[in-house]
Amino acid sequence: MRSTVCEQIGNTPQFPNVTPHPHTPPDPEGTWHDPGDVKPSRSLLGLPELGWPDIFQSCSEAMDAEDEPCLQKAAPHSLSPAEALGEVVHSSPSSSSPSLLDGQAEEGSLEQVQTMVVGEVLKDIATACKLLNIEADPLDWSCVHVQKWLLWTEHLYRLPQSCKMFQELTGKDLCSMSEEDFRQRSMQCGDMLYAHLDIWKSAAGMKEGGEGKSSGDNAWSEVVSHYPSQPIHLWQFLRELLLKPNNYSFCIRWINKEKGIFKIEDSAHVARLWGIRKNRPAMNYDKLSRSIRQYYKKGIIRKPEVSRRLVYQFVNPV
DNA sequence: TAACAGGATACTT
DNA sequence: AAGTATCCTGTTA
Repeated sequence: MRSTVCEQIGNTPQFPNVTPHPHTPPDPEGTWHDPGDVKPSRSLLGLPELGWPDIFQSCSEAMDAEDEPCLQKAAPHSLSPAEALGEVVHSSPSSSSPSLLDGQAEEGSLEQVQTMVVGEVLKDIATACKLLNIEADPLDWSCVHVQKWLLWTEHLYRLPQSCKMFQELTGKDLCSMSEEDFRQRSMQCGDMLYAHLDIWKSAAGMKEGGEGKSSGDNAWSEVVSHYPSQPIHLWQFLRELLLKPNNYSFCIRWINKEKGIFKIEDSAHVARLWGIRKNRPAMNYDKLSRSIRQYYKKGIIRKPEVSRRLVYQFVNPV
């Protein structure tokens, strides 16, 4: 039979602290149907170790570096973006302004900050949607989507693992749960998960209600424009990463953009991103590179004239 | 030792 | 059938 998911993930050389789990049952499909089975242990640092060693963390760090700082900065016990988003989405104009004494200028700049925050939150949601390949509206989530979202959120906020407590739940189920329901399923972080889900619900709500107004609408159109990418091709995915140098240049970057020559700086990381995108937990660079090589014959990607390790070239650069 | 090349086959859409 | 995903043997830097 085949090797287990954990063996394969454990084989990636980048995470010496992540020990493979010999007792993990084999996963013939290699699909991500039950993240809870994949890696139940926790590291010495107290960080949860799941099926995706530290992809989420390094991803969000990368996002944090440039244009998507909002979610990262919102530590579990500090001001959460839900509040800022909630302000804009739920409250009426008359009640949202705390001070009636500070003239228009104060109010104006406060609003500016709020819309900025909303924009950042929506961008983060869009990025997460793209990375996880899920809808932005929690109501549309299947059980698998719910698990993906949980994994993502737990890694983002360094929360202990509680996916198992939310198995068999669809997005609709999740949305209909109260904060108390969340706490019952997860004593430690149910409230955090509830609050975070509330952000997503609010963001989705902005689409229907006209509450989002100007900036919200712009941000939302950016969100929706991102996720109708169902069957994505590997070459498209690579190009997507290359077009977001702020986020991904540490793992893949152009050597010569005009000629379409690029270098994979962190093969294991790119492979894991691809695995997340395609819902293939056992993806690695060996298999990803095999798929790239299939492009040689098709004339989509090739090796540059002077062949170098981890350097490829799009045959038709944009 | 990791990257590379490509054949064979299974799987998903 | 197209596009991988997986597995494999052998080669190269």
